[in-house]
Amino acid sequence: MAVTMRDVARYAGVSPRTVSNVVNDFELVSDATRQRVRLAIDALGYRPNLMARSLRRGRSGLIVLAVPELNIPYFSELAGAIIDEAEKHSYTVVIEQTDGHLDSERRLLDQSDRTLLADGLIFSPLALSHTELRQRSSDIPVLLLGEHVTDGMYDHVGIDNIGAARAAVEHLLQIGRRRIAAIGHQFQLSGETAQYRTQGYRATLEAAGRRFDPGLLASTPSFHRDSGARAMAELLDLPDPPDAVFCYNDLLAIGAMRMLSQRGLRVPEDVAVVGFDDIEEGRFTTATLTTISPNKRQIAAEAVGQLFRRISGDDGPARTVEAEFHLTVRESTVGTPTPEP
Amino acid sequence: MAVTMRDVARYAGVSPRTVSNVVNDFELVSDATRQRVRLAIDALGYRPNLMARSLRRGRSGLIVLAVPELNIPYFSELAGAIIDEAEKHSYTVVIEQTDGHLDSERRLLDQSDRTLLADGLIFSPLALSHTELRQRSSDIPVLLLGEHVTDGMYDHVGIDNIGAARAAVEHLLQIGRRRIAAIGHQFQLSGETAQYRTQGYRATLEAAGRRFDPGLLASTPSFHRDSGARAMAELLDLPDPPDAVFCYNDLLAIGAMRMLSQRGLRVPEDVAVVGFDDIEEGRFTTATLTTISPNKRQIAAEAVGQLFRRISGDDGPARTVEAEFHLTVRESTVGTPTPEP
DNA sequence: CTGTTAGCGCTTTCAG
DNA sequence: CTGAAAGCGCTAACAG
Repeated sequence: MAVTMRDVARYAGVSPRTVSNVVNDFELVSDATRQRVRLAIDALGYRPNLMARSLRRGRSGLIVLAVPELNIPYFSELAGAIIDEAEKHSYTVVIEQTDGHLDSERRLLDQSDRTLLADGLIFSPLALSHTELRQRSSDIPVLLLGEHVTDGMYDHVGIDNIGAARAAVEHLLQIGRRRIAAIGHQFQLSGETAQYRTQGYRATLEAAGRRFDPGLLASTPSFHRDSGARAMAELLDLPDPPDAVFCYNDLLAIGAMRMLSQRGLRVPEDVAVVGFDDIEEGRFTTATLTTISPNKRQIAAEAVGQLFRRISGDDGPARTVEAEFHLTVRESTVGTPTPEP
Repeated sequence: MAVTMRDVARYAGVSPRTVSNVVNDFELVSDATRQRVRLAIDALGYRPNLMARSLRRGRSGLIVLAVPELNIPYFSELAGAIIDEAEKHSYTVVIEQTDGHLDSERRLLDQSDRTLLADGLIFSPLALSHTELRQRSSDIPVLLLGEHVTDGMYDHVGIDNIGAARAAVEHLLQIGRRRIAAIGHQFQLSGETAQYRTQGYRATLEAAGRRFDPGLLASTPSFHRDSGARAMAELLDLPDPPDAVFCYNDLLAIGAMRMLSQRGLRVPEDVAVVGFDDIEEGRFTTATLTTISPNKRQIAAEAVGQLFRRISGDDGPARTVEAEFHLTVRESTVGTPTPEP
């Protein structure tokens, strides 16, 4: 079987206690002893048993990151950043995909198998309603990503969605667009993020003295590319189609641009497009994508940092952090400055 | 503190043994007792301590999936599939990003912190050489994804890269292309996958009676979009530029298409493009992307299945599984059949 | 069908 | 600075 601490202790002629001290870098060991123990460890090829350690310490060193889907680039990029960030705290990340299903999301807070091992949960809920979120309580610290729906029950990291939507729409107004549509509104109660973006969209139009036209607000069943394409098609079929569209994420925008090119329309000349998330993909679309760029590294760092603080025992009131964002202007709104020869 | 099995036992008036039986669905418990224990569990809100269970059982229920980067869509799509597949075996996946760094890859086989907890490792090495891979030996079962470089030392799931490259190039020949370039060759010894694709590319050209022109073989430092764009630019600057290009993954192809459109060239009229991986993104590029489509669900299922077999004690000789693939033909080689109005 | 009991490998209190 | 010993919560012989 595996070589244990006891084996090392015997081999080095010390007690397990001392081996533990060496392994965990406790300073109160004489250099001579430390040397001897190190040698024994190498000689025997000892590796600490993390399960035993976890059991004893009462912590697993694992956190769960629950997102809708890993193949939504925003989430895979964020997950990558969170994994890196967690590593800085010596934490390991387990990813759980909810597919936006209510059941999966419920199970997470119920301490299902997956979360049973974990010391904490970073959760980006999609289907779970406001109220339900508030009713349930998890044994481990939970940090919410996305909208601040929680009245001080959970720690939370998000961005100012209203402000971000405003930045997007103002940009479209600035470049002289007259009929600005939006793609990505959700009907479900749970889609708080979308609600806020719609709110920002509408408010900005009205502040600019434009009439809000409900016909230009396209709801989508998902945040995937195909939904964006379908929604764009519908908008183009209107008697008076838009000359600009603000999409609630980059995937929708990419689907919309695909549909525009299929219909033989040019971006941005015929229709300008703004996305949201700033995924890598948007830098290589045929018209590169103007988009709202949330600071993902900051989101990751704050999320892990906050959660870590809780795991370490902080018991203060729930905190909300708003991460930074900015508008990244690319070809899909302003065209190619100097077309290459 | 947390409520333990002992507490439940006391409450229900049975022994811990019986509680354990109930929790683990061992059939040899009378219905009456089972009922009583269930009630006790609910009443006390008992949750099994997975760390204790793991320690006792000698298994953590965790496997590590090590990939270069999660924001390479091929890997995030594959990771999603592997997570789903692992769940079927009640296994949880921890993702480790190597960034293709040699050190990170070495640490994985050395049983670093991250793999110390795990029962097995699914590993997609990038930098680690053939020989080094063979020298190191991990305590836990390891399954390799990618190229079959291992002479029976590791289980392995891959696809027939030579055959796949042939399918891609033959398609380009079939549609009448004369100067077919390739993007994605790697110089490093470790890039076995690229080597095989180059081999298939070259052999297919020669079998068709074409001369292999080394000038049309573009090496890239990475498999990212920007590398594809740069390589395409160089090919276009040749005195006699290609009229088709086979890219070793979809990201390179997308970068290449971006460069083509920047240079005012049309896909596929001026240059036809074939990719590799069939990531979602390729279905929404301005010319949708013709690509080699490996069966990712199959790869995930085989990888998890094989590894699970090993974890369960199978000690037979190493196996290699070749997953299926097919060529998915889209606009980037054959254009739009019937352009929408 | 159920109870008793030992022990997985580690950390940590308490002595010395 | 180091040793002895208890015990984290669970499972699985073994016994009945």
